[in-house]
Amino acid sequence: MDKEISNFKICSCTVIHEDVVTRVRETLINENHALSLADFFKVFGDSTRIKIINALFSSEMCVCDIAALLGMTQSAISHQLRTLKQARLINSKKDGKVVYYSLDDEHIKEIFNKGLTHIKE
Amino acid sequence: MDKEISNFKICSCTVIHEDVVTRVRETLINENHALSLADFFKVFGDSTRIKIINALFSSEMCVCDIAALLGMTQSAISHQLRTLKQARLINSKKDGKVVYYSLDDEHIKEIFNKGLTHIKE
DNA sequence: AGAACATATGAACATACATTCACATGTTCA
DNA sequence: TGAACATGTGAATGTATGTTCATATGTTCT
Repeated sequence: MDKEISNFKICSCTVIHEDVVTRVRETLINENHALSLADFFKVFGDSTRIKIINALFSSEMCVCDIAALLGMTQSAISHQLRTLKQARLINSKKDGKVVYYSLDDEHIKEIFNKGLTHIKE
Repeated sequence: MDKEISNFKICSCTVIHEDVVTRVRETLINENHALSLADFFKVFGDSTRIKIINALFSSEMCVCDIAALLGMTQSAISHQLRTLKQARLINSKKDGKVVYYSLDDEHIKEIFNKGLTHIKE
């Protein structure tokens, strides 16, 4: 509602530092990139997926192994692996009935470890 | 239900690689760390917070400035800043009525940029 | 003190999402 | 071919969460 009144009242408050806002706006990430990036980090935002990612640091594994390791159902793990794969965090390779999952790249490990450093400090 | 039957049937499927599971279990992240880490990344998992973090790369800003910059209400921004602060991603400093928010450390920038690299590849 | 204003916050609401359940798919092996 | 089994998946459900709205708090200035 306030938005319609003037350019100087966008929300309930006045823009205090117009020069700063103008300058920052030029370097601001665009909407699509912000959404993609949020979606990417969202994948790390669940403890089950964190454990799966961490487990795959040590070895590639099949769905049953991961389910057993984490004490969860095959279905729950399968759903999460799908999420991880869609975000290109993991790869899969099929061998008969069994599907082996592994980390996509070292990149993921770096992000994981930087997060770990932050929470431990 | 299957869990009660035997150690070899934890979910609906049999553990295929018992040696792998046993070995990986030893290096597995513990429950509390997994939860903390997930909570930490969860904070990056929203496009509004992504934009706020990105904006603070350029300059510290007050709540009104950020609200104006992103075209959102002061209340919505204030709620998100609280989330960011609780996760220790940002700091605040008060100057009269105005509260200035800034990034906590360069660390956050690194994680952000690594994520950006991933989605752009 | 009282008006103006920047910020914080609690409740409500709508939406997103993790897990479960039931079942489908696809492969192996007898 | 049919039984056994690893995996995938859609619907349902409970819970988490982002935004809005109304209002509270705290500071400045007259």
